[in-house]
Amino acid sequence: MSPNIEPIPFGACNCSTLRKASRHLSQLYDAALAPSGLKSTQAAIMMEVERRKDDPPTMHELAKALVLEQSTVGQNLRPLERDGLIALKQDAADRRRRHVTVTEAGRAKLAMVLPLWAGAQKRFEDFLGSKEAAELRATMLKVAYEFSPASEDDSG
Amino acid sequence: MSPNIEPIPFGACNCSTLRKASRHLSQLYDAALAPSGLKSTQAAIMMEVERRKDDPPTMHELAKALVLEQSTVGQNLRPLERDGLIALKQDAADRRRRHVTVTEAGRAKLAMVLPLWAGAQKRFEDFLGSKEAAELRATMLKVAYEFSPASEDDSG
DNA sequence: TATAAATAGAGGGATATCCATGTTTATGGA
DNA sequence: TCCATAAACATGGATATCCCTCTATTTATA
Repeated sequence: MSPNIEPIPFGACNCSTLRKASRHLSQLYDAALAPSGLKSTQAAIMMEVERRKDDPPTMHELAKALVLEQSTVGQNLRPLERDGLIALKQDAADRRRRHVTVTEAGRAKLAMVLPLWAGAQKRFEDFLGSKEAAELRATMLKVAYEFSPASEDDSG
Repeated sequence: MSPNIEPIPFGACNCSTLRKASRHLSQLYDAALAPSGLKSTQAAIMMEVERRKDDPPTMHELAKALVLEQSTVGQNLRPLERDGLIALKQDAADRRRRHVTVTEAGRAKLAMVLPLWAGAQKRFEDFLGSKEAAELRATMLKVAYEFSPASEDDSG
């Protein structure tokens, strides 16, 4: 007898559903950015770094901001550094830290990315509606930064 | 002169925001499923296959359902097949096609996954609210299956 | 029937992402 | 000062995911 898996509401899995949408949207944004040579994740990293250029973040800080593991940030920065789009500078006071900055070439690349990104962004909001998109982002940010079940469910 | 990237509403990027939430939620579901040895993506694949056991899907059909590229499905099935959780059977009529099924071992694994998944699902809905979660899934499905900008924006 | 076009998958190569572990550097206490 | 601890990052190994190209097979067409 195989365990008879009853009709399971797995179609209602919040995680799988979110991932499906994330994959699809990423494909479309990636396609839009393709002429620039950057992928959506790379653009997101560089935009975040550029935004903070007055106080260049460490890899750890970048990881927090991007909701990525520190090791993932390290991995993701590699091709960007290899291509000369970002630079890493050791902190003078704390030699463990490395601050990330966008290079001149990186800024030029971002200038190329911007209109492509804006186009994808517009097409998405034409589809979903600007108001709905804003609400969606608010929910996503809440999920990304505020959801941590451990705090309430570690008693047993 | 470096191009001076003006304050860009990139913080409002729908794609990046969705990915952040997707990463975070995936980490939490993965952590919940860890005792089973399956990751959330693997569970999603197996659940979809098991759900369709009366008419086992081909890899192409599976890709459509999961919003994945065909090549990705192939990659993702590999460890599951290696571990004996799913099986691939060539179609008798069309020898190009391969139908995917869950094995006995796979069903046993799913039985182990279910309560773990249900726990993660509950914790998320306790956080966001069941109603809000349902709305979110509806939006995600709409984005995943209905958004395709090419149809309206290929005139130039 | 012979062949062109389309379809299903496989394979290679790249980035994205995690976890677990190791290394270096700082920090705090005896 | 010396050592234990903690923090920041690097490394290795695995899966996830895409794109592009290739092969095998089927279907449509001349």
